[in-house]
Order: sequence, then structure tokens, then C-alpha cells
Amino acid sequence: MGRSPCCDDQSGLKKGPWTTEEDQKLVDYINTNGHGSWRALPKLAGLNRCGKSCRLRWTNYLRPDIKRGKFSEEEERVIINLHAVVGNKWSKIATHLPGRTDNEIKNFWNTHLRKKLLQMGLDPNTHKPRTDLNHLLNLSQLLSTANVGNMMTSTPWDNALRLQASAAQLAKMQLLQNLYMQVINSSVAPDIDNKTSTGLFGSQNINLFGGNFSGASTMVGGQEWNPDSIPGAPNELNTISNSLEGFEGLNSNINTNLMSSCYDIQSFKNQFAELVSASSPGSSTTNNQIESTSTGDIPAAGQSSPTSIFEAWEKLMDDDTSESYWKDILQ
DNA sequence: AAGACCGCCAACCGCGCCGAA
DNA sequence: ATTCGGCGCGGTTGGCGGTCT
Repeated sequence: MGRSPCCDDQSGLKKGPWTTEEDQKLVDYINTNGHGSWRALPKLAGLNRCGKSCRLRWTNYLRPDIKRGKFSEEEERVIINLHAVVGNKWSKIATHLPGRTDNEIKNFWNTHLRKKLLQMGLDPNTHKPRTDLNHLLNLSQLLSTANVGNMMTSTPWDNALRLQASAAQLAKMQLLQNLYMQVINSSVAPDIDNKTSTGLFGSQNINLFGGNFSGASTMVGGQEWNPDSIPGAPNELNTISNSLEGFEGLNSNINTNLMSSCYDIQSFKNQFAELVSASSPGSSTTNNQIESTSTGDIPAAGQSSPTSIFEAWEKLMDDDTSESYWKDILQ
């Protein structure tokens, strides 16, 4: 049982866009008298509007301390960080951004930041990696952007490009994670969903996520890149990385350099083979099968075998990977 | 040139909270 | 303790302007 609206269609009160005359009346009245009771205000100010409409117009548009124009990078960062903590509490977020209204922040989130997170493979609601497989199609696009690094120079674009490249690396980690999840869910290794077992979830306890990116150099776009060379980048990556902690998936024991190890598919294969042979002695899957190289064949939809998954990974490493291939793989 | 499509954002709507009676 | 009114919040809508075909 909801409340009756403060101004229904029968009230004869005006709705829709405000005219400059109405704005002026409202501003003049509030400047002279303050808003007082919003319900009483329209009559006192000579406006044919409901109080709620007046309040919204004032708080979202006419207030003198409103800051208009593009959001700065710092503001973006604040919004994302706060959203990760408080969720869709726009008014709470707005209290940390002087001059910005909850409505403006909400709109900015829905039109820009939400998409940004989605492109990074993060769920905008949880700020954790998306677990649905469809988004991997977007990731493959992200990965291709990493090649922009080839054109890197010493321009102000560097930071943005390199951060984007690092996001692409993160995407690769996620893909690895998702591929592994497919393995876990496949019939090949039905009993290895035990994170204390040996092998891929082994005892080395080095978590791919939640690590420290400071000092972790890697190859980006054919050049060695160290996040430390970019002010704020290690923190940025650590923030993203930390947000991935607790993800129900790969707790990798890939134990070399945190970032470059993500490319080390061979060790991943070897450890996986070890795991499969240890966990599924009766399995027909052999190391040889796992080690078999891609023939370029596209696996049938619905199939999910270690071989096809590794092929998928190798395909990912191939810049020419087509979107249709991914669709087939991920179905 | 014009219609279709899309993104942005101001404004509206419904609900929940809170304080006063 | 309960009811009621006012306000604020978050979700949604619809119009406008820009871009695409």
C-alpha cells in the first residue's frame, strides 16, 4: 500500500520541463525565504507545480553550489571506489563529491562508468569478475586493444593506454579463470572441486588475485613495462586485484612473476595434467591429450574438454581469433 | 535530405524512513 | 504504540540532440 502521489494527474499542476520564468520564481523565492516546507512552497512562490517537483528542480539544477560539466578522473575514481563499498547509494556518494548531485552521479554511472566496468569484465554491481561466459566475447575485444601498446610513445596518452593494457592483462587472467571453471564443471574432473587438493589448487598458496603489482614487470605490446613507472598504476591494479579477492574460482599456484606468468600456458598445462592424472586415475584423459596442439578445428557447441579449452587459450593468444570462434567455444 | 537509431540527462514516480502528533 | 504527513532516495521514463544509414 503506497502513499498517494503528492501531485496526481487530476491536480492540474504542471509537469514536465521547467521554463526560465518558473526557475526564476523558484530561485527568487528560496533566496528570499529559504525553501521551508516544500509542500507549501509552490503556492507561496506562485508556482503551479507540486512541492516535490520544486524540490527536485532546486536540488538537481538551480542550487547555486552545483558543479556542472564533465566529471574529472579523480571524481570517477571516487565514484567507483565508493560504489564498490556502498553500492547504489547515490546520495551517500554525492556527499563525497561537492557540487555533484545524486541524480547526476547516478546518470553518470549508468551511462559511462557501468559500461567501463563491463568492458573490464567486472560486474558493475559487485565489482568482481563476471562469471557469465558471454562477457568473454567482450574480453577478446579488450585483449586486442592491448596491441595498441605497440604504438606507445611518451605522450600523455601513455598512462591511459598502459592502464588499458593492464586491464587487458587482467582480462586474460579472468579468461584463464573462466576456462578453468569450465574444466571444473566438465565431466573430465568431477571430483577436483576441492581447493585443498594437490595440483592446480595446490599448496603453494600463491593467489593470482589480491597480489601486489608493484615491481611486477611484464611485456605489454612488445615492450617491457613496469607498473611502478606510472604514478598510481600499481595502486590502481592492486585496487582492481583486491576487488577480485574471494572470487569463487581459480586460486592459482602459478608462482612466477604475477603478471607475466599469466602467459605461461605451458606450466598451466603441465600442472593441470598433473592434477587430472592425480584426481581422475580412471579418466581416459592423458597428458598427451592435454599436450596435443590445436589443429585449428572448432569444437562442437556444448563440448568442453581440456583439449578444447587449451585450444581456446591458445586461440586467445592468437591475435586473429575471430568472434565467431569464441561464440562457438563458449557455448 | 530525411528517417532511424542511440545516448544522455532532466524530471517523474513510488516507496521507505523518520519525526511529530 | 500507532498513525500520518513530509522528505529523501533509487529506479525509471521520455524528450532532445547528435550520429548513422
